[in-house]
Amino acid sequence: MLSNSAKYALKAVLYLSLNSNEEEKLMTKDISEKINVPKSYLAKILQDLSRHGVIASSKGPKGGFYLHDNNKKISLIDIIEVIDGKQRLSSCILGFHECDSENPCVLHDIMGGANNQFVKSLEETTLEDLIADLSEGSSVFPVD
Amino acid sequence: MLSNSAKYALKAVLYLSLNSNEEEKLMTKDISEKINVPKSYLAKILQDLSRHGVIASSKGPKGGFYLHDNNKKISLIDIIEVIDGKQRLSSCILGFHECDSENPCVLHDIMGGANNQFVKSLEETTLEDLIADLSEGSSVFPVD
DNA sequence: TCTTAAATATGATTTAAATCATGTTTTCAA
DNA sequence: TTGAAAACATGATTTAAATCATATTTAAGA
Ligand code: FES
Ligand code: FES
Repeated sequence: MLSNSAKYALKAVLYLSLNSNEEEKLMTKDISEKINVPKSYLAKILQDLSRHGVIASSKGPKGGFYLHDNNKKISLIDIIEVIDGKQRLSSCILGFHECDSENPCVLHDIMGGANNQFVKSLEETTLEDLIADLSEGSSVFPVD
Repeated sequence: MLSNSAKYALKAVLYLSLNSNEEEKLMTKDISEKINVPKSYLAKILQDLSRHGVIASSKGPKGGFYLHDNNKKISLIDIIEVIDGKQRLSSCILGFHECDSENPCVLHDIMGGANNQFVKSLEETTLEDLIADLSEGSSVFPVD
């Protein structure tokens, strides 16, 4: 469904959204230790996200990764698509085409359209929304 | 979510349930062509399923794979677990532990518990149920 | 200006999944 | 009783994802 890389990206961006801003940037090393993802692997992912404008970065001493406020208005699907592309998420669970309620495979009903539903939620949910959930304590941010 | 192998297994067993019985066994080659899965890869999967009693087989000329009636009463999860094991399906989408509504990760709500729901459906749905769906024409059996 | 700390770019290595290949055993039928 | 047709068992190869490593660029600060 989601690649490992995409999961890592979500965790990293979420961590950034909670712990960084223009004045307090974070280095790859710090993030990787906190969210428990191999450092140089995460580096590659962060650079990808940065190149696509999903997160911000600056080089040199005192540099690092951080989020602008408008970065927090981004929806989750945008993070995922940078890493996994558009195809992966919307494909049928039996993998024969795009998941499509008009032309459901034999497992589609069992999924209860969960596939489509999930994608829709990813489109509609922003980082800010998640942050709100977390501060309400209604969910937990996993690091392991 | 599901491995490729598990998808192949589902397709193959479903194909068997529609096209085989004690008198009409099917060879790997025939199945693989019909459901569009590499022959020797599928062979390995079918042998796995057979060894675990999910499907039946007989060797030699006129041999092949087939399903007994009671094989059709098996639930989908049993097919999947032979191939993927028990862990994979029930793990959190962020992959940090078992998906658990009592201890939801930050994406769990967005999933709408779809993870758990899906597993539950797989436990409750038998091959016979799928066959019924297909004959009603309410869903389609994908081969590509 | 020079050193150093950071991201960036690029490519190599490792690992696991998917796929291929081939010899062995069983059983049918002539 | 024997040849061929099938599953069965095992291992090799390929491929893609995950991971590691390292040289380059940029910018802060002494
Ligand atoms: S069409 Fe297969 S899961 Fe939707
Ligand atoms: S706990 Fe993460 S998806 Fe359920």
